[in-house]
Amino acid sequence: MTGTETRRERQRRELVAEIVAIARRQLDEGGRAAVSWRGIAREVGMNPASLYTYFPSLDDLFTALILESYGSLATAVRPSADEPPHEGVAAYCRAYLDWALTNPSQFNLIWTDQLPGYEAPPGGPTVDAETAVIAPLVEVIGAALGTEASVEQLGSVAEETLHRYLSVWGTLHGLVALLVNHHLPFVDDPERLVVDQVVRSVDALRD
Amino acid sequence: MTGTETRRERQRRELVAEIVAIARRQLDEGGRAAVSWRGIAREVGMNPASLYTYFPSLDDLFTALILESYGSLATAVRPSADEPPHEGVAAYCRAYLDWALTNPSQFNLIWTDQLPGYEAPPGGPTVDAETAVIAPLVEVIGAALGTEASVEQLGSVAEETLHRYLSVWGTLHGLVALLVNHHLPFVDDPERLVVDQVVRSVDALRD
DNA sequence: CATCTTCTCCGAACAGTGTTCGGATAGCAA
DNA sequence: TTGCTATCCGAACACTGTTCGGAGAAGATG
Repeated sequence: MTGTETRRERQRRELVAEIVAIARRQLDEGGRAAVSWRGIAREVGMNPASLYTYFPSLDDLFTALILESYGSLATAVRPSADEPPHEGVAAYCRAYLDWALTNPSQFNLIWTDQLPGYEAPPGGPTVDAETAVIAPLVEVIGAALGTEASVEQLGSVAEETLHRYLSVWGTLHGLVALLVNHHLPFVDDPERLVVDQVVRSVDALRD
Repeated sequence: MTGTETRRERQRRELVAEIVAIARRQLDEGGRAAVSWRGIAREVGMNPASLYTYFPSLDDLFTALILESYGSLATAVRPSADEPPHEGVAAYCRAYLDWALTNPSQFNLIWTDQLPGYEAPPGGPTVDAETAVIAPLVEVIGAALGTEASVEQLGSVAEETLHRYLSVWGTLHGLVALLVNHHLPFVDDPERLVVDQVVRSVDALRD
């Protein structure tokens, strides 16, 4: 019986979800600085000290927020089954860009370090979450090139091949990052810029 | 006579420079959260309230910091006269990457928005500072293609041409951003990754 | 049922932050 | 020397994250 859940366990699970949801809304509305321990406590109607029952510190709440954002992005870029395979790269680019423009604070939270010198633990959950975001991209690139690539194979492939796949991701990520952070205000059609140029960079991978 | 500078003016200029220098060191050592108004006041041996004589608020100190970082990067990527012209793109990539890896906090401060919804004023100094960083890149790309491009011409050129130049910047910026923020820990030689792939993306611009 | 343990929650407190205000003092121009 | 202004300080305000001790409820054990 896995369905046996005591009353306290259910309330705990619901409250944790509510705390994360409030924090995510605060993040979306006012950036990282707007996520406040005491502000969350006020919204859930509890004493600030009581929140330590659910998260050891504010940083732990942020890691939960990071993991949730990774999952949200991974879901957004997951290819739909009814999509034409040769449109895979373009579809991935559109999903990546749209998610970033819709959730700019989460985008920067995921990809930009806040503490200098911090490195994610090698076996940690953030690397898995990041892999879930990148794996679909590797597959659609492989499909576009007709080579059936997967993210696991990429670990034992020639360095040049790895670098070429990374350059595609770099092009996509770089353009999206510049767009999200308002460094290309003169671009009229961001989607066309990103899709066309990334598709072109994939085509350039053929020898 | 422009050299006439009263004693107060000199002290003010020196103190402003000292404040910015301390803030930059705090930023480099502990990230944005480590830049503290009261901490600066302690270091210069003054009351926190006295600093408001020199900066209206902490945000204004950060804009000064941003402008200084832009200038530092612009100086780093400025091509040296004795460099072979056909190596221009590679040299720019190396400078961009080295500066970013040496000053990760400043890199993220410049390129990543901290407040959602904030947009730089159109005629503001940050756009000029950003232009000073990008102009050399446009020139070395033009030199590599043999078309003598400049950043002023880029405003009135075909959209497709503009997008192709932006894709080069996007590739460079994206790879560097991923490297700076520890998202490519498995890459052995970051410099080769960045230089080779960006040079390849420039070569792919030829029809 | 009663007992015992663990979880939950609170109030108070501590150290820290950015910022404002009133007043004292020094530099500078008239 | 007389004014004006820039500078600087101390005190205060409204916040922040975090720790601690205690009170009470929930769950498990007898």
